[in-house]
Amino acid sequence: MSSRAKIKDIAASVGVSPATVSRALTGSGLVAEPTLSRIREAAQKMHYRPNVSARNLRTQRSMAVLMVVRDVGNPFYLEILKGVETTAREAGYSVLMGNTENNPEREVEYFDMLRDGHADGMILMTGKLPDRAGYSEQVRGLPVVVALEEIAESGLPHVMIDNEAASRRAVEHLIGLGHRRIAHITGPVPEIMSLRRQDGYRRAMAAAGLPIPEGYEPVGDYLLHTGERLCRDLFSLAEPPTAVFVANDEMAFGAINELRRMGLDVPGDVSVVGFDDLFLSQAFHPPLTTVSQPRMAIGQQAMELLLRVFSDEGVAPSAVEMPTELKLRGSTAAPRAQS
Amino acid sequence: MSSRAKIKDIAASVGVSPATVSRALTGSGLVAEPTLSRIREAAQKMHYRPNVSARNLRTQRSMAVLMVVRDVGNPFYLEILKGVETTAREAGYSVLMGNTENNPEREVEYFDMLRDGHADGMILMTGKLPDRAGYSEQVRGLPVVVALEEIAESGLPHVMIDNEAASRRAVEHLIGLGHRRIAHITGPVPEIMSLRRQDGYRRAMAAAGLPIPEGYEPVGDYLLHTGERLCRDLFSLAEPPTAVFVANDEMAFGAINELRRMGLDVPGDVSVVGFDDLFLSQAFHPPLTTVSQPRMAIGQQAMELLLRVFSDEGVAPSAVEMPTELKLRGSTAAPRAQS
DNA sequence: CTGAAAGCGCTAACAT
DNA sequence: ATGTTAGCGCTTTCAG
Repeated sequence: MSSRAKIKDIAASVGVSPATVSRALTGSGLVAEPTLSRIREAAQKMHYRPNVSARNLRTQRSMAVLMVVRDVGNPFYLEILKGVETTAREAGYSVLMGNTENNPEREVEYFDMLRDGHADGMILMTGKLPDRAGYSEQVRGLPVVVALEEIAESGLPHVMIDNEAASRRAVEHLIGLGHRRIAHITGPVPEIMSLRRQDGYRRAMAAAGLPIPEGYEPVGDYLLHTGERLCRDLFSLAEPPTAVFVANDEMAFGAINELRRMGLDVPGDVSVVGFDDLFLSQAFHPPLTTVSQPRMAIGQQAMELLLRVFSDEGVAPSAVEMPTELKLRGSTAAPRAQS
Repeated sequence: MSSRAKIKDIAASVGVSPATVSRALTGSGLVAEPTLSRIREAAQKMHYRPNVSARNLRTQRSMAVLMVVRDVGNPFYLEILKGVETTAREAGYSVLMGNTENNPEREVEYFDMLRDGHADGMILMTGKLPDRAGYSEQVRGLPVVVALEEIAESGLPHVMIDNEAASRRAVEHLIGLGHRRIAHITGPVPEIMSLRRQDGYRRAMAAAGLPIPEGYEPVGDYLLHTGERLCRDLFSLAEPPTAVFVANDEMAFGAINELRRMGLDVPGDVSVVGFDDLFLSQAFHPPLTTVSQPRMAIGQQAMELLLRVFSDEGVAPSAVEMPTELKLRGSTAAPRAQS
C-alpha cells in the first residue's frame, strides 16, 4: 500500500520532534548537521512527501498559478503555456489551465479560484473581465497579470505585442511589393486586438495614399471556415484585391484554400499575409508569410511579471512589450500585372 | 480588500454553529428550511468561498485529476484534454496538466503528486512508467488510467484504439487503389504504438502478397522534419514507392512538402496516408487522407474510467477500445502508370 | 539548535 | 435538526 508517511512518523523514526523534521525538510537552515542528514535519509527511505493541503492550509498559499484562456483547444496557446510553465516550475509553482470557452460564468469561476486558495495568482488571456457588477473594482489589487490581450481600464499589469505596428509592417510589405488593392480580413470586433490590427492596416494604407474600397474589410472570428467564406466574398467583388492581410493564420489558411479552389494561385495571383506564425505555417503550402509573435517568451514574461507581483519588494512594471517579426515566406509576391 | 469570509463568520452572522453552516453549504440535506436559506444568503452576501486547502485536508481528497502527456506543446493532446475536462467538470473535478517532456524524472514527479494529495487520480498518456526500481509494482492499485498508449504488463486500465487494424485498413486502401510499392515511415521504435502501426502495414502487405523492399520502413519520430528527411531518403532509392503510409500526420505533412520540393505531385505521382487527423489535416493541401481517432471521446472515456476507479462500487473495465475511421481525402489516388 | 503547543479552515463523529 | 468537539498534517511562534 502507498506508504503515506507523515512528518510525525519521520520524527518518531529519527527520534526528534515533528517541528525539527519540518525545519530540516523545508531547508530553513536551522537544523544541525548530524540530525539534518538523518532526517533526510529517513524521509527518503520512507518515500515521504509533504501533504500539500496541510502545508497550503498552514502557509496560506498554494504555490500554483492559474493560466486562463478562451479555448484550451487552440494550439496558439500551447507555446505560451510552455513559457509560463518553465518559469513557474523554476520558481516552484505549478500551473493550472483554465478554459473559459468565452463563457462569462466560467470567467468569474476562475476569479473565485483565486479567493478559495486554489491558486495564488492568475495569468489572464481572455481579453476581458467578468461583467458582473463591481468586478472591475474588486479586481484591482488582485495578483493578476494580463497577457496577449488588453483589458481597457483594468489597471492590471500586462505583457503585450504592438499589434498595430506589426500589422502596419505586414501591410507595408505588401505595398512594397507593388500591391495597391489590399484587403483585410479582421478578427472579431470590437475586441481590442482586432481593432489594433485593423488600425495598422488602415494606417499603412492611408500612409501610402491607398483607398480602402467598400467590402475590403470583412469581419472575421479567427476560424478557418470563416477565412474561406470571407475570401469567397472578397473575390466576388467587382474589383477584387490582389493581396489580403488576414488577422490570423488560421483564417489565412482558409483563405488560401479557397483561393486555390477558385483556381487562383498564391502568391502568383494573390498574395496573403497572416498573423501568429502557427506551428504549421511554415509547413503549409505555400509557406505562409506572417507576423511571428514570441509566444514562449510572452509566457515567460507574464509569469515573471506575476512573480514580481507576488514578491512585495520593489515595483512591478505595469506593462511589458514584446517584439514581433514579419516572416517573409512563400505566400507573398509582386502582383501579376497592372490593374 | 478581498473579503476572505470564513465559515465561522457566516455562523456568527446567522447565529448558528459552524457545523450547521458547513452542512448547509455542502448540501448534505440535513439543515432545516428557515436556517438553510438564511445561511445561503449570508454566504452569498459575504462572497464566501470554502477554502480548498482546509477542505481537502479534512476530506483527504483534492477533487483534482492529473492528465500527464509527453509534450503539452503537441496540439494532438488538446482535444483529448477537452474530453477529459468536460467529463471531469461534470463530476466536480478539476484537471491539472502534467508535462513530462519525455523526462523520466518528471514522470516520477507526477506520480508523487498523487501521493502528496495534489490529485486524486491520473490519466497517463506517456506510454511508459518511470523505470525506477520497483515502480511498476507500486503502481498497481494506484488510481491511474492509461490513455492512447499502452503500457505492457502494467495491469493498468486503459482506453485505446486498435492501431494495428486501423493501419491495416489504411494500407489496404492504398493497395485497393492499385499501389504495389508502398513504403511506411514508422513512429519511434520500440514504442508499442509504433510497432502496432508497423504491424498493420506489414500484415496488409503480406496479405496482398506484396514485398517490403529494403529501405521501405524508415524509422521516424513523429516530427515534421523527420518526415521530410525520410521521404527524401525513400525517393532516392533505386525503386522508390508510389505510395507512403506515414505513422502520423505531422510527418506526413513533412513528406508531402518534400515531395513537392522534388517536383512530385501528390496524389498524382505519389499517394500519402497519415494517422491522427490533426486539426489542419483537412485544411492542408492536398487534404490529407488519414486515420481519424475520436480524440475527444477518448478523453471522456478515460475520465469516466477514472471516475469508475474512484467509486469503490462495481468493477471498472480493464480496457476500453474506441473506433477509428479512415478519412478518404485528397492525398491518395491510383498510381500513375504501371511500374 | 531543538521541543512544546497552537492553529490554519474545514468536516464528521458523537451527542442532544 | 443543530451544537460540541476533535483533528486532518503541517509550520511557526514562543520557550528553553
